[in-house]
Amino acid sequence: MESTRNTPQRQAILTYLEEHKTHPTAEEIYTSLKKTISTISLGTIYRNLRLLQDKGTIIEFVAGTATRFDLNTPVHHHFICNHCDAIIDVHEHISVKTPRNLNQSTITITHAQVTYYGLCAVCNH
Amino acid sequence: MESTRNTPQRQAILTYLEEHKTHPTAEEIYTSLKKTISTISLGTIYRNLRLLQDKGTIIEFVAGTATRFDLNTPVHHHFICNHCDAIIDVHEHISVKTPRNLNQSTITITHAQVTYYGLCAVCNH
DNA sequence: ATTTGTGCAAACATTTTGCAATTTA
DNA sequence: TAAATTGCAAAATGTTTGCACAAAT
Repeated sequence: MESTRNTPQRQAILTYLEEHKTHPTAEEIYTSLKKTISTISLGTIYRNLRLLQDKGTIIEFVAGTATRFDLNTPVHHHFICNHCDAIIDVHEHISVKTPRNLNQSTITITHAQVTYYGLCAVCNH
Repeated sequence: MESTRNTPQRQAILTYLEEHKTHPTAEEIYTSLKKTISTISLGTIYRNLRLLQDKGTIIEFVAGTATRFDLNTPVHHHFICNHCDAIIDVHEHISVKTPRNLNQSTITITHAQVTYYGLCAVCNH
């Protein structure tokens, strides 16, 4: 792949992620976009999500059992509710020390990602 | 399910996880156990892995594309190689502050899990 | 024109499940 | 002997891919 094009489908996926900070699944994106682009296919969703990932535009992560997608805003963290899998973004900078067993010249750490677990406001009763 | 039993299959899975700290996949466990328990089925592996998870005996996590399992030793962290998906355990205690947007009386944080990303010694050339 | 991207359907990989038979407590 | 568990096979899920056609550069 030499260059990439900006197709309506690809643009729609990006716009969707910009307007929905809910970390949607591929299926959720598909269902929603199908309302306006009725011919869009799930294969196209997956292909574009992968392409956008490879470009670094979006990130993929796993919460509970589902694979979810998010715009790749600079490194951020997540809170995941143990009970309902709700996700809350953490954009605050979290510093984590390098543990002794990774502190070797042969290992390069590019970044660290923190996932907090607990009960969200709704489930915390 | 009222009580749980200790079947040879279930015990073998646990023993396998105790003796192999390699975070195996369900398939890897299956392939290995089949050598000694030739009739064991993949369904049984999955059923037991889920049961052991529900009991809190083991944990499941995703590294790269594969779902992996590990004995639930007290909270620990992982290093995942961006290139080969190798996993290194971090048992050292890592303290992480509570970010402002989660610091509410309505949210309970039970624990935080850090995943380091980078290049392992083998891929770091 | 050439390359990239799409829709569709089939293929795949992984995980779950129904059921009859078996095992454990 | 009653409930839990197994093996097997089929089904369900989630994701990828081949191909012919369409769109963009």
